Amino acid sequence: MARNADTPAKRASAASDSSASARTGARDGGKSSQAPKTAAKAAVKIVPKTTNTYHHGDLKNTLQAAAAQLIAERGVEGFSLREISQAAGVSHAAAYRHYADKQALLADLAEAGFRELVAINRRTVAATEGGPVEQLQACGRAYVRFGARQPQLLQLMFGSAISDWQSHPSLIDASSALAASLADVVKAGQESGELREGRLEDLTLTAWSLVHGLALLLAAKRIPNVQVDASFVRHASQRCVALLIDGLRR
Amino acid sequence: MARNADTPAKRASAASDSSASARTGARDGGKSSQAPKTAAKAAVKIVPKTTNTYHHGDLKNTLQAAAAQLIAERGVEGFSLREISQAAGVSHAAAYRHYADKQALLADLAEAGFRELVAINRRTVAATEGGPVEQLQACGRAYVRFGARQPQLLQLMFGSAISDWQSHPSLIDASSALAASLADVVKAGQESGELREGRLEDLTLTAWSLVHGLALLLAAKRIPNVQVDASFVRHASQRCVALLIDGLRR
DNA sequence: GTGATAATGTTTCCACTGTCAACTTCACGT
DNA sequence: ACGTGAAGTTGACAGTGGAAACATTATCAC
Repeated sequence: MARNADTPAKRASAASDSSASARTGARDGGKSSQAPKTAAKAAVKIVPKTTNTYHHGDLKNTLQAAAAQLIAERGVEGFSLREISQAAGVSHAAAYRHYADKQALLADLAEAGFRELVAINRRTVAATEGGPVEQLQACGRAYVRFGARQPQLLQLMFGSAISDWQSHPSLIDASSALAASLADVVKAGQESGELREGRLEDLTLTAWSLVHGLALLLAAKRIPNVQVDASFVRHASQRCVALLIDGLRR
Repeated sequence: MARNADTPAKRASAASDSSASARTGARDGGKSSQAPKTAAKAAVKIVPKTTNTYHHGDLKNTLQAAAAQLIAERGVEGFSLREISQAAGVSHAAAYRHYADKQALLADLAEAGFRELVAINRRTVAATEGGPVEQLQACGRAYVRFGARQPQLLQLMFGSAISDWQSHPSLIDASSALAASLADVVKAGQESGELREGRLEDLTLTAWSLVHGLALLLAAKRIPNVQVDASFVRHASQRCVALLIDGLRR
């Protein structure tokens, strides 16, 4: 925590007396000494604070990125609005200009996660040669891999951190879009005649449950005597999905 | 506020004098001194306070029950130590005589959940006539039903609310016991020759993933266009488990 | 250009939380 | 009888999410 001792800077009050002069004049290098090194190793997006102006310019995206990073590191429970505000170089109440409350920020992140999963699904289908069954397999493995790579995000999306979904309609949309995206893949398999008949929702729910459960068990690290590395993820998802396909085949 | 400076004796000696209420509360008339309304509508277990003595007598269990109830109602996020302390008719710091911190209480609840699931498993196996396959089916359905009945508890057990599992060894024990219990059922199926061969851990993980995923999808209410009632739970688990067995059969 | 105005940030406050330290009460073994 | 330690209380403290009032700026009519 000794790292970012970035002075909140009171940029406003610092120039309170000599207001007029500070505006357009060449902003000496002295002030820029507080170069936020948070952005140095971010590798995520743009956590930095662009300039030293009173208005941040891109605060919403910055908050989003900072929150995503913090959640990925320490989980949903271990982050606070105040901390990410400070990381963004902004006062602790600034976030309320962009999000109604903390839940809204979490909902935003979760929604992005759902949309990313949908995109992964689409890409996987498009990139997989072979029939619908191969596509279904690939999608299942991609789902598990997503969860293994971003366990905390998965917990946010399917956990109870967001208490009131009803008040975040676009989040519900994104979640439903994921379900629909999964159903599409199963549907293609049914239509090609390779998967058994039956209500599409039922088969989809089964397939979803399997990969979802595996992903969450991996994310929660609740499988005893196993260290979850990339190789294990690959093999476990492979085997589980293979079994699933066995059951789903006509 | 006249003479509240002293008020050393509250619970025991306050029977006669009605003063001495804390400066904070003061909104409810009865105050928690003698008639805790906590047990009024509990319907769960024993939230009451036995006597009016200074020492509660059974505080740990009372806290446990109160916390379990509160979590079942409002989820893991929405409960505080202070609230359950008040519900137990005890001051806000009393819990620290029985739990190192909030996490320890959560861990205790989660552990109880794991042990209950193991017990359910055992009972289900014992009560199910027919072969190991029927037992496996029954266990799978029982797992899903458990999750549907206590969604918040399931989230606690598999979510990220408990941050540091390493410091709660008995919790790890209980979690491992659940995994072992599941493996036992699968193993019986393999030994009877009804299930396919292969590494026991792999088959178990697949079966576990399926029922776990279904249970969590139900608990999180993330299945679109579906109202999760008992009938849906029954049918969905039936179908999913049937598909699983199809895949697991030799 | 010059203002009005809405958008964005900052301070300051509040209620509440988890946790600690010091104190009080009481049960129980000697 | 008594003193010791366990169980409970009070009162602090820092940190949290959030609201209100204020400050600064961008934007756009004029």
